[in-house]
Amino acid sequence: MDLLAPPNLLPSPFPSNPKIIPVPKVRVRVRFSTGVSINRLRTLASSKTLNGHLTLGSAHQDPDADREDNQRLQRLVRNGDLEEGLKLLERMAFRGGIPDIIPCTSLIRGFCRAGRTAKAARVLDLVERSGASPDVITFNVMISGYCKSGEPELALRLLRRMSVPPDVVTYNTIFQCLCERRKLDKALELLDEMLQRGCAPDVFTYTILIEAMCKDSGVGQAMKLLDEMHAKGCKPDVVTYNVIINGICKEGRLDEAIRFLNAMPSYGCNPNVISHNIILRSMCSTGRWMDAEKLLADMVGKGCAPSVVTFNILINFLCRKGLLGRAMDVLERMPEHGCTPNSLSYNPLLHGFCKEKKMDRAIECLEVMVSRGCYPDIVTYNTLLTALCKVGKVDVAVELLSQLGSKGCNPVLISYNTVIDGLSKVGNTEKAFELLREMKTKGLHPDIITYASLVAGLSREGKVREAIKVFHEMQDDGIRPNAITCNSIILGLCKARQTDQAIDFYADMVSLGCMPTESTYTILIEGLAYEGMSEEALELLSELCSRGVVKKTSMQNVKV
DNA sequence: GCTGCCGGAA
Repeated sequence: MDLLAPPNLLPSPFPSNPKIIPVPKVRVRVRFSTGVSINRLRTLASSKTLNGHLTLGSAHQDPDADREDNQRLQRLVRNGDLEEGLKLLERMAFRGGIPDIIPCTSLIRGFCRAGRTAKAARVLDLVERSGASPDVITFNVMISGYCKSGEPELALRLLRRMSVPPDVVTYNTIFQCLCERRKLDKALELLDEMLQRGCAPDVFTYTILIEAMCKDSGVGQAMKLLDEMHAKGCKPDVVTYNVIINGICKEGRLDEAIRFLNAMPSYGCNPNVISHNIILRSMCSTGRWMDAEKLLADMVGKGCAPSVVTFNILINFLCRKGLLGRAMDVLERMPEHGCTPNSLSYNPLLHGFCKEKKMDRAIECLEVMVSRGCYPDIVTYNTLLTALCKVGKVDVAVELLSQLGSKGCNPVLISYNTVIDGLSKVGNTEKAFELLREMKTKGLHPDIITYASLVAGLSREGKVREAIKVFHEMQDDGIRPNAITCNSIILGLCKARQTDQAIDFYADMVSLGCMPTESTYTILIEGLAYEGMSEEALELLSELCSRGVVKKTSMQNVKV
């Protein structure tokens, strides 16, 4: 019995008095090969095999205590009391109890859903050590958790060390994760491995891969996968075909997509509402209104009921075209088709009114949606915030922003960016910085847009030094500057008649790998002219024009 | 216990 020797080297993970000594944070893994756990060893220890050489502290089996603890564990997990569940599991493992795998899997799922994958992994570890046997669902839940929290490498590592064979769901979860991260090549390698291990891909597998193939290599390549799918005896379903229709549309071949849609029944698969919605969206975005309306009629005629999304697609594009009246008509006709408008139905209308600066109509729209029981969401509020700032009611926007939390809708990055930009534009950078601090305390990380607004605001107020300071803070925050931000500073320096420094900054900008834009040059030319260096300005202008960096027309308003 | 595919907004 090689694997059991030498027993005296095995550290006991169980202290002799569990009541006093806490569970050690780091335990030596006592696993010799897959499936040999501490409890297995314990069982062996109590049998003749080991002749009593192995002592595992006070640990011994206690089925009654296990039953009781498992029932408690199940209750805790059901009540969502994850931390208490974990504590109980630790105590159980400690006294050598064997937990039920079902509540443990739920506990893992709970931690994963909360984004606490490290805790979930701790649960899995305890389960494996205790001698309970995690099944494929347990591993799939953990792998899915890793994938959702953006840890595909941990998912792959777990796949490699699973003590039960992975199934098609295991692989599909990882395929999805890899494809989302544009690692199609890795996914295809894994497909080979999957086939070699004798695990048969299913319709999910191929649909995931076909979708990624459409995005990465085009529909042409994806069609080859569809052929392979057929060859493997796996029948595509409506989702598979929808993915392909979407791919064809994205490549701008709408008519071909329509032919594909019409051919679907001959492939033994009827298109569903999503198939139609994909085509409808494509028709709308290419301005084919007549076709879109005809398709809606076709759907209804074919007995394919339109969904809220169908109407929302129409409303969205009507609003973009400024046809708010027609959009309202569509909205009002939704109930006839058994559809209740949601926030995505109202938001484009609200946005349309805001864009036309018809704030009263926008507010009216908001009131209608609320009176019909449709709660405004963060997009609704962001739309209003944008509009308020635009019409100069920044103070009202600030007030609304501060009330969002109490309206059950927490502000997001865009909400803060909108108001910070509004404040910066009216010269109230002080309040803007206050909001910057506030958003940070809420765990929202400012992005390039946040900083661009602040830098531009300071520059405009003539506080170029402060603007440059913020510019550096932004870089310390790990955010790469963009041309817009640099241009604001260059403009600020030029206005302060510090054109030489503006030129230095321009050089820094280039060395930072930030590509100057046409504005960068027009600002510099204007700056030179402003400082009375008309000749240099004209020289630079003609140089840049001959290089094609600056168009003559864009300098017409510049007084040189 | 029950994991993994498609369509809509600022």
